[in-house]
Amino acid sequence: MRVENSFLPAAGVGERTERRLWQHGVTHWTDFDGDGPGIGDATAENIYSFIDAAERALDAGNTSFFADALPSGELWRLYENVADDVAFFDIETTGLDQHSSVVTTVSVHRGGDTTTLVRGSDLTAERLQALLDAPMVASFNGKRFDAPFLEHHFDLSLDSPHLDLMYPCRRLDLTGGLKQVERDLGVDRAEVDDVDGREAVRLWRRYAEDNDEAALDRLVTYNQYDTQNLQAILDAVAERLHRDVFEPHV
DNA sequence: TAATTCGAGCCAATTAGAGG
DNA sequence: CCTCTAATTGGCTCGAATTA
Repeated sequence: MRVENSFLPAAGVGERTERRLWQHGVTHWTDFDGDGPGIGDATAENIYSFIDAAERALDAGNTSFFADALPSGELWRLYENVADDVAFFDIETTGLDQHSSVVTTVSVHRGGDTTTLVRGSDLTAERLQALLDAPMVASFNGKRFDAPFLEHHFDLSLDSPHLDLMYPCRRLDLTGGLKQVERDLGVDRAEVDDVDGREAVRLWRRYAEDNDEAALDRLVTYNQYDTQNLQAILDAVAERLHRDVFEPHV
């Protein structure tokens, strides 16, 4: 589904009312004609003014409008609208605590290309800002880990709508961390499947302390797989949520 | 028009769960 | 290890829609 199927942001419309609209054939903004089950004059006006503002925001590419208007758990509805320019990102660090650890690599998978910035060479606030200034960014647990970590260490303003895949996954009973979710969804990770977060810390140390270029290559490859798999996960999750939330009612 | 039902929206407290 | 976002639950209020 796309954001144009959503009526939830209109005042007076909650999940129940939206579902009833869908069941009565009003599945898209253009289908709304001013009435419906449980829709009186006041709510109809609210829906019209939402649609008006939403259409302008969509034309202008103002994705923040929808991030603010939708309940945070429903931001996935915006994915199809911007799928070809979502910035999937993942960072590697020397540890979990942002005060005692530093960022080692950052990978961003966007528009089919994967870019990795490496500490000590091209990892700068400017490069990060350019890569992450997207209609939407996506991560796994990045709202609590990656984004605050980056903002603590770099002079950045990350204000693109941020879809943290951990929460939609949990909603679908997909838990146990990124690797487990990949296994459950059948997302392939043939290479570097013996690397995990802790191993990433060791790989960086071998590169930084012993000049082990092969260790860095391995770390970068691992980091890139993570971001590419985020896209595979979001594709699967968006499809499942579409089937659960939208399909049964149209 | 009056009475009644419905549901949105808010608040507070609680908890699960993930990252390197 | 450490930390904190967001989902959840339950209660409550009030505006709005429906019914008589």
